[in-house]
Amino acid sequence: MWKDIKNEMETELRKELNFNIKLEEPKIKGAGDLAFSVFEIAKNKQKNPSDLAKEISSELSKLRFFFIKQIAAIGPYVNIWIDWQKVAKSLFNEVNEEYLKKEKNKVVVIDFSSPNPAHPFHMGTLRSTFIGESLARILEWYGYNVKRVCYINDMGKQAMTLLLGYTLYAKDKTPNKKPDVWLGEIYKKISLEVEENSDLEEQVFRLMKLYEEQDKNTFETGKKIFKWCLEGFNENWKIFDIKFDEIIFESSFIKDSKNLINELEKNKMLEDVDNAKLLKLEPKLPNTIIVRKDGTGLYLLRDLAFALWKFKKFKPVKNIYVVGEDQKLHFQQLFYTLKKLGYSDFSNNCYHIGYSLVLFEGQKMSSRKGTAVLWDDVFKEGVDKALNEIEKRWPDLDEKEIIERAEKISLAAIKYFILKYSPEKSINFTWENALRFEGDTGPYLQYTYARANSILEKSKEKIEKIDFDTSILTEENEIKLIKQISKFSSALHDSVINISPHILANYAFELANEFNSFYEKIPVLKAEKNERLLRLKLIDCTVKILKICLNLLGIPIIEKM
RNA sequence: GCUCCCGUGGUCUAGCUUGGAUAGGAUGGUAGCCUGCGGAGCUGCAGACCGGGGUUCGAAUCCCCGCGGGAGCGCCA
Repeated sequence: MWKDIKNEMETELRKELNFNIKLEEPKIKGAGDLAFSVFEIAKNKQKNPSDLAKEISSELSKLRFFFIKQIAAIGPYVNIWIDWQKVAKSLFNEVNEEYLKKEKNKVVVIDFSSPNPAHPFHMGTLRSTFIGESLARILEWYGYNVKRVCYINDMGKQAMTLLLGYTLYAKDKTPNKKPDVWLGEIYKKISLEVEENSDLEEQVFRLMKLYEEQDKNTFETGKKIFKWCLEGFNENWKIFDIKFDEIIFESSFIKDSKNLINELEKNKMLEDVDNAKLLKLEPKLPNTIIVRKDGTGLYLLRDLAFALWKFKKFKPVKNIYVVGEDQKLHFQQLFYTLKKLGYSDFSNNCYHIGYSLVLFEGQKMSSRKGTAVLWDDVFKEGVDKALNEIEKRWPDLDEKEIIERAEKISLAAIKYFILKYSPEKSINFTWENALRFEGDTGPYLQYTYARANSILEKSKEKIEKIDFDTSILTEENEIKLIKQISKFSSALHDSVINISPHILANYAFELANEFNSFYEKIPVLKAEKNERLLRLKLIDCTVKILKICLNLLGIPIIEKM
């Protein structure tokens, strides 16, 4: 709604003034809802800016715009006041479950989460997982046909190190706890030994070759333990309410990779160096080895094959990877190679959303050294903390309900903590920050939703089919809330354009903020009938939008908190 | 050595793409608000654009040079 008003107004102004106008929100109070400065026009016409602003304002005031209440100059600015009573009326009709769906049926592929089999979910994996799923939901809401893809690296050095560890320490044993965690412990042990002992490292490379050649014994044992990993990962994805369209192993592309080497050779993009194969990308990007001297392929080779598979299967308009920014060069090389192979259009629509590190107490985490903070531990800690709070507030609640709420609150705290930052910022994880329940947090959003919802429940009045008289909307807090509700369209749009959920996360918090101020000052259930119904409708809209936002962020809703 | 990213009150962060009025918010600090629709809340107060040049009528935003932090740079992923 907000976006429509702005666009419409900008178009009109362009017509009237014959100048490209960019409207923005005034930064000072009492200066209306939209404004633009006239410096450039003044310069062009050799006029004094303040005089010109007055002139333009009075010219524009003669025209009639449906949503505009007043246009007036303040210094060199033309300021526009919106008629929120009229906007409210349209807004009430607009806000529903299908609000704002566009871009029908175009396919977007999002590759995210993609945990390494050697590591249970830690805070780094979570960043990819939460950003990816939220993006998927946002793009879906916008109308795209989203394909969620998870890629399991079962051929790399880490995976083979794990396989070696399993065969040395735990051969034929089965996990006695959450399997990914069980295997993670094995990995931690073996990787330290491999680092010290070059014989062991050689064994890892030997396994790599055997696995790529699909040697029966090696391949079957590998598949067995990687399937266990998936069982563990699935438990997490279930908690996060994530369902992938494709969970695909790197080893599915062994054959395609061989063909790809031929194609690269044909395009004269390879060079033999010391028996290994070098992919030539200079001068644009650094060259890189793509096949080892023992003949086994590297990650980039299989990732190329994987990308082409996605291209052929889905024909996506966007192909998005949510992967750490440390792999930025890798993706540049990947996209550039695709272009050189003749997949220019596809390559131009590939995006790497590279997020920065998650630090722990200011330090880099390392799975190998065991300093990574695991999801399972963080979640548990969050649940305990939430349990305390709930028991204080709701002593009579039965245990099942308490635990269910505590889990939702813990999840909300952690998810929002990760999603609210723009991806290029590194996050400093501390127990205190990540599990906070006050201020700019997930639980605050849940709490706001619950108290808003509780008013609606108490009222029991039907407000669906009323033709509201919005002329009695006069309180400042009412207007501010309407304004914020109307901005949902902008927030969603910006999140889609920038491929980043943090914009929506921030919007949701601001909406909750506006609502809580409204809640504090404006009586609803005790107001006179007309005001009461109108305010209930306002709350109804808030609840609907907040619900959409929480859902798009993947934060569970709690009806009573 | 080269390339990329980041630098905003004590701490964390939005704004930077597309320059515009008194830089928005959180947290911590501080002073208040529960006979009231849920105090996981609300309302005051104090506190910030890394430094130096440049472009411009105008720079947190664009350009250059520094400084600080992070990431990457042929057989890890």
